[in-house]
Amino acid sequence: MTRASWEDIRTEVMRRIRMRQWMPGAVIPTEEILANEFGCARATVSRALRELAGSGVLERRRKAGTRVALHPVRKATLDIAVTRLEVEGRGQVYGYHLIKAVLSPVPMAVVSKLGIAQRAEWLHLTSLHLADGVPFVAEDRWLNPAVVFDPAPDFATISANEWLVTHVSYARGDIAFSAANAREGEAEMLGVGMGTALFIAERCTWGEVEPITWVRLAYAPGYRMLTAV
Amino acid sequence: MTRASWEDIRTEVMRRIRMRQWMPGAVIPTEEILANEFGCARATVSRALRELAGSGVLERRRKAGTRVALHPVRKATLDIAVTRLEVEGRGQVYGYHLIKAVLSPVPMAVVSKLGIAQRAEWLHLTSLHLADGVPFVAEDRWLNPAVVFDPAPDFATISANEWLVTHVSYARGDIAFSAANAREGEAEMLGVGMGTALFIAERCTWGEVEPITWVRLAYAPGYRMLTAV
DNA sequence: TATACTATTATGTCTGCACATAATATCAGA
DNA sequence: TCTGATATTATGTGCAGACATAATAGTATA
Repeated sequence: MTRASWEDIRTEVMRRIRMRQWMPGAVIPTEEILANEFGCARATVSRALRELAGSGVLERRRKAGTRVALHPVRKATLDIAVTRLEVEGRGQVYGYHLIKAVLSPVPMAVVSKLGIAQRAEWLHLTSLHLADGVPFVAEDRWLNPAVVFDPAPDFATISANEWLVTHVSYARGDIAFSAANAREGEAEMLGVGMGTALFIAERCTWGEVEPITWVRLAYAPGYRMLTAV
Repeated sequence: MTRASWEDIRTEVMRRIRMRQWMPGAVIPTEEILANEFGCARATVSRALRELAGSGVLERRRKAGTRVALHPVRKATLDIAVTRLEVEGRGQVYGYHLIKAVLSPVPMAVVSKLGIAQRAEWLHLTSLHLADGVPFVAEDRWLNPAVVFDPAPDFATISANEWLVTHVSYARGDIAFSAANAREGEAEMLGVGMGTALFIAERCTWGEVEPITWVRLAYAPGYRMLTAV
């Protein structure tokens, strides 16, 4: 190596932590000392340590210094993509069917999660995503009709998810993962027996001023969500 | 604001993307132009854009420039903590029971995942984590006996997970989340009916030279894993 | 026409310096 | 001994300049 890059330093710091040269909870040398040792600028060490702090390996505080995380809260990152890309990423052919699209009163469960008016009427979309022709995800979505204007999309040909990411700007959202026994509608759509354990993802999405959508995705049995790296 | 900080710039860039001033797929101005516009150094703009690229909002390539991600692969981060901290983080009292700890041949499913010898004998631990005295997670763990030396821990008093993070250095690991119908043992431990849908986390962990452990965590019904921020 | 070489360009990284900020340590005074 | 002001210190951030690198565009040659 010609000169130490911030990645070299990150690797070396990780090595020392793994080799238990720097034990969990211990304070490691200051940026200045490390910069001196590695023969580089402090900013370079800083970059390396910042990245490691970002992934939960180190904890940093001004004046107090940098220490090896005692309980490495591993920040697992998940790549949440559009369903089509998820299917295609597995080398399978993506398919999509819109089952139902009606305007109807939003159920209480969704009302409370998004904090909207009791008697609001939203677009209720039920659809099925296929991988190689086999049911992959059953989607149950409530969509704020106020956001779906401009040229009104045809949700029979493009999935709501896909249309939303390119046409509506969101400000924040959260995702929850859980498990549930297949309900009647889901079991039928996915072609599985009632009560089969399904992996569930629920997402709430808000725009700058108003809620956009709530969706429940029920994955076909056998689905596994993996951490990236 | 006195002068533009990289966080100011990150916010402003996000605003422009949300306001659709910069559309998905479009190339945004170069760092130099933006630095000029915001009246700061290029490094400052660079930092802001790098962070946004890291969270999947932007895509950057040398020479080609920076563009708004067409399919914002939202990188959801999950905080994977030790079970005790997860329970205590909810303000509940943590409890732990070791059910079984025996040395026995590793089953094929685990052998193939960790890539170890067919007839290896590992420590098989079955335990239950409680929250406020109620079953929270049923743990089924296979542990490489080679890593558990030094002062041999008493897994009846400290959970394997907790002992491992402070005593064994791991190099890499992966996690998979899924759903499964409760098996006989799990149903009994968690006090639920057979077939109840359970949220499952499976983790493989390797050290620098050898595999360390494989664990299957079956969460009690109602468990939801939430994305951080 | 196809291919190899040569700018050109935008991002990626490093340096050395400066000042800001937050947390801690120290010490004077009541 | 407690309290509050002050000094110290490690990280956080910013700047200007330099060179590295990857990808593209353009040019010259076979």
